[in-house]
Amino acid sequence: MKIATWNVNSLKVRLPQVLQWLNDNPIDVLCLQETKMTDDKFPAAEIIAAGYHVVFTGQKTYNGVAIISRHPITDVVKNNPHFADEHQRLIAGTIAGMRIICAYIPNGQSLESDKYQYKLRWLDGLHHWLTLELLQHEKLALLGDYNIAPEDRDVHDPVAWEGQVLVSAPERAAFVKMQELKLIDAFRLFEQAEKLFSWWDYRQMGFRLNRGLRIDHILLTPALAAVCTGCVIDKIPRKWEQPSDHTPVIATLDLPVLPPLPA
DNA sequence: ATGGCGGCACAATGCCGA
Repeated sequence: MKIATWNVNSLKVRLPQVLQWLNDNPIDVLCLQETKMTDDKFPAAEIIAAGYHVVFTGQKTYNGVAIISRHPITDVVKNNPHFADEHQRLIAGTIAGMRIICAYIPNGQSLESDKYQYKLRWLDGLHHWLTLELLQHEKLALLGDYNIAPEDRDVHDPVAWEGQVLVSAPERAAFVKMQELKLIDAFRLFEQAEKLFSWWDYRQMGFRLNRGLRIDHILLTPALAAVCTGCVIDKIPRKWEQPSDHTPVIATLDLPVLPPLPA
């Protein structure tokens, strides 16, 4: 069982890459962020034709999330029931006995911005909802673009980034607060090389110079962490023509995989 | 100090992302 997250920065542009990547990789569940399209424009038919189930909630220009799955998706929730939000940033579903939550956490823009206050409120609302979801679901995974680099080792140049949005103390505290719910960063369950990131700026050869951040994460409850056998960042799609600025993160879970439903 | 790149829109410049 492999679950993954990828901020695609426009699914309209990146759909061929998503289908190519799913074809190249045995992925059971893929959470997408920044689809940037309303539901009437969502390419559900193409994804279903490729053999997947899909649920989504989107809006024009910004935000938008989706879950693509080889297995049926039930009990779908769009947005946080306990946080009024204009943005489409959250979708959850139950897949193969796991609660899968796909999140596009706000960027925050800068510490002086109203968007930063919104980010912190949004994280508070997420925490509240997570506490309730965790009461009901022993096997839960929160996958997405967190827009938080949890530690200095997740930042290419911690000195240059010190105190900036994505690494500021309040944002990191919100991440720690999720860890205090016993949600475990799958990536850090394993020994990893230095300087592994999931996002690189398009500008100034960010990717080639490996000036990146690790801001896309897969958090697991203890029941899933106990069966997690690996977590990797797949840099390959970042090397493709016209890439997203993010690249996928994949966690492998030693769980029985249901056979796919007949088409 | 600014913009760099890329995607998008009541587009032809301005916004947002991270």
